[in-house]
Amino acid sequence: MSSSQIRRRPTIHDVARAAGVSITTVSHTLNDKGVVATATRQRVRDAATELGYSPDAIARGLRSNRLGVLGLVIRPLDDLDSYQPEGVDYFMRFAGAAAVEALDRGYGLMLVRDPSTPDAPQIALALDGFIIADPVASDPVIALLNRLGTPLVAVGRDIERPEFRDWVADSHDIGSVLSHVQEQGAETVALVRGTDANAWNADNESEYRQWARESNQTAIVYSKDERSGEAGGREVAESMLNFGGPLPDAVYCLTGRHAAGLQRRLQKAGFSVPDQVMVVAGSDSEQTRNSTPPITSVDLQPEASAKAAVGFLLARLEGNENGPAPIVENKLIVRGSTTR
Amino acid sequence: MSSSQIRRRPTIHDVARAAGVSITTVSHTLNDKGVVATATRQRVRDAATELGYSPDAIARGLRSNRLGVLGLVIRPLDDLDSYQPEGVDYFMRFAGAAAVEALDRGYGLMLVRDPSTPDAPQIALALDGFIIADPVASDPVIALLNRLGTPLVAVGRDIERPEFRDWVADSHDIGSVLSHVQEQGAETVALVRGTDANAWNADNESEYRQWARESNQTAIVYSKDERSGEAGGREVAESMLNFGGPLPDAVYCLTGRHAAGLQRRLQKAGFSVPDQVMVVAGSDSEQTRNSTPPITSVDLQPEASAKAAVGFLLARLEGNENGPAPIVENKLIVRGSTTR
DNA sequence: CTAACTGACCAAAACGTTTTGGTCCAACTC
DNA sequence: GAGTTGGACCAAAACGTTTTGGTCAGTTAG
Repeated sequence: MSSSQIRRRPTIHDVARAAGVSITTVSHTLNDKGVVATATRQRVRDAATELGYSPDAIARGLRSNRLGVLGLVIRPLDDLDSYQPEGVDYFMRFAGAAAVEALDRGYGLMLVRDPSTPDAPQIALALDGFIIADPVASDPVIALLNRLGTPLVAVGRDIERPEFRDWVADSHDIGSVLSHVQEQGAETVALVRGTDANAWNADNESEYRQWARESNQTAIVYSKDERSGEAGGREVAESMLNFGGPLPDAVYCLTGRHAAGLQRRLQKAGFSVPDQVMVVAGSDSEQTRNSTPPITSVDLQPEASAKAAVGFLLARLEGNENGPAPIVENKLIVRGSTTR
Repeated sequence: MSSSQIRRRPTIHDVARAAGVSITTVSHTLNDKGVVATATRQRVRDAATELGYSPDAIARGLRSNRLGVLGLVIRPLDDLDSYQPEGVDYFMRFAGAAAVEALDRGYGLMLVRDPSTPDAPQIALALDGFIIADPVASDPVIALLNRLGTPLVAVGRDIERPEFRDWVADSHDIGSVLSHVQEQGAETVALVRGTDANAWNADNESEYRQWARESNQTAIVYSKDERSGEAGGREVAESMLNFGGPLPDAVYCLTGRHAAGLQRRLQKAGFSVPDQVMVVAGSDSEQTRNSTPPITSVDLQPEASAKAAVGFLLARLEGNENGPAPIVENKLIVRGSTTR
């Protein structure tokens, strides 16, 4: 206990001395690089384990420009002034799964905020690669990283950057949602989208409009700020009620919180779900699972997306440029809000 | 666009050349270290911004043994089998809040797995400090880090390591829970605890028993495996019903999932909550928020704990050894399950 | 007038690796 | 037997900083 309390980690020099070779030989042995005689190799290995040597990641990073850490930028979280993820479990699940997957593949994962801002930690620029979840239009983070030559992979596309291809897509077949409610007897379906300028909103709206055209429906689209949460859903419901005409047979809200608020408000106005109006959410969350009745939702499978994004990025980092961008299959979870 | 696509980041040498000084002077200027003439200082600053220079965190880390990154080890997550994120949002919120707080203070935060295992990323050993959330008894991670001399801070104590003091506590004043239900008219209160041998269960039980003694109640304690979830709560409710005697006026379940299952079962048996029996949870969660009626719970404030842990660790890192371990005040969130 | 100090600056060492460009010797090739 | 090959190893450079230990004027103290 009293002996040199702060004991230096053994370095490659210590191993070299112990094995009676040069540090070059140690490095080559441990990295399977050069040609080293089998006996020597063994001697070095023994010395290394004996001393409890493990290479210093920083020194290695300096020399070989490879830190072993990935950066994760969750774009919607850059905006939130007060970080209140309560009920927004998509990103937390994504981050957790990404961290675990990175760890399983021998990398660390660092959550960083927009590294293009000056107060971002310096280390961000030294990371091996980045995952950008839900990039905004013409995302400056993508621009910065491209300029630096840092490999990156997005989850969801940058709608203003069509030439950028390295993004993990989800199957987002709104078709399965719409055909499900049709099967259950709904004819007119309204869409409630968010206001962020991202692919999620844009693509869902355009696919919805196409579906409406094809099935001879009038498209009904409401836009409401994602951050408004359940209150926002309530307000949309009130617009629908005030509109005077008949309610649509089903309402498809892209966020779970809008869906929950909207459903509750419609019920309060005397409409029964799912008999008079069905409700579907485009993103499963705490609110959809726990509403009464529980709300049918699309499970975006954050764990699968995270895994795919990490794998895709690492493939790039480790040289196999060839892999195509992965597509994660969404899954429709049918619940009481749409089953008559 | 066609010009040298991969352009090297400017180094301290480039700045020195541009300003016509030595790299020493640049370093001193940028770190406010040595004595540099005001004019020179300005010239260096200008050159640095002109070139868009920012120091390489890795090189700096190598030289000064300070990476600017904190490690976060969430112990329950090391055990992947029991990693059930759905409905367990405490740790994800904790991790997110810790990352944001670290970023706000100029550090990065890396989520790592048990760094004492051989497959952990090397970089883990180079981090500046660690936060260990919910250490296990005699935690080997704490042992390893202490051996390496790496500063660390825990959230929750290591029950087998009484001499270890650097942990963030929560106020866990079960008293406020009990006096709240008393104010609402409850006289007899039962406790439902978990079976894990940790401080959380042990401390709550002993405080509950003391309260029972002081208010002349018979202590009623049920133990149920934490992992049994809502089903476990249901089973506890059934034991209560089968017992034959009158139900307690209130039931305090330490986990939110037990509380939700128990409440639902009691309601199904015809008891009204809160009029005939109140339900309280010791840990707020998705289930407590979304039960009908919503269940009064103790909010463990993961955001506040994370902030406290980061602050505590940084105080240690930056030299002010003096600070006492912080205590995070829990907050009782009163909901329908206890308001008559 | 000399010694000591101070302000302004710099060259070089150090941090712990990986990689480059060797040397040396034994074993082949012609 | 001269030339070539290749196995086994190593010294030194390089990565981009921070820090140490200077030098060199100019100024002040004795």
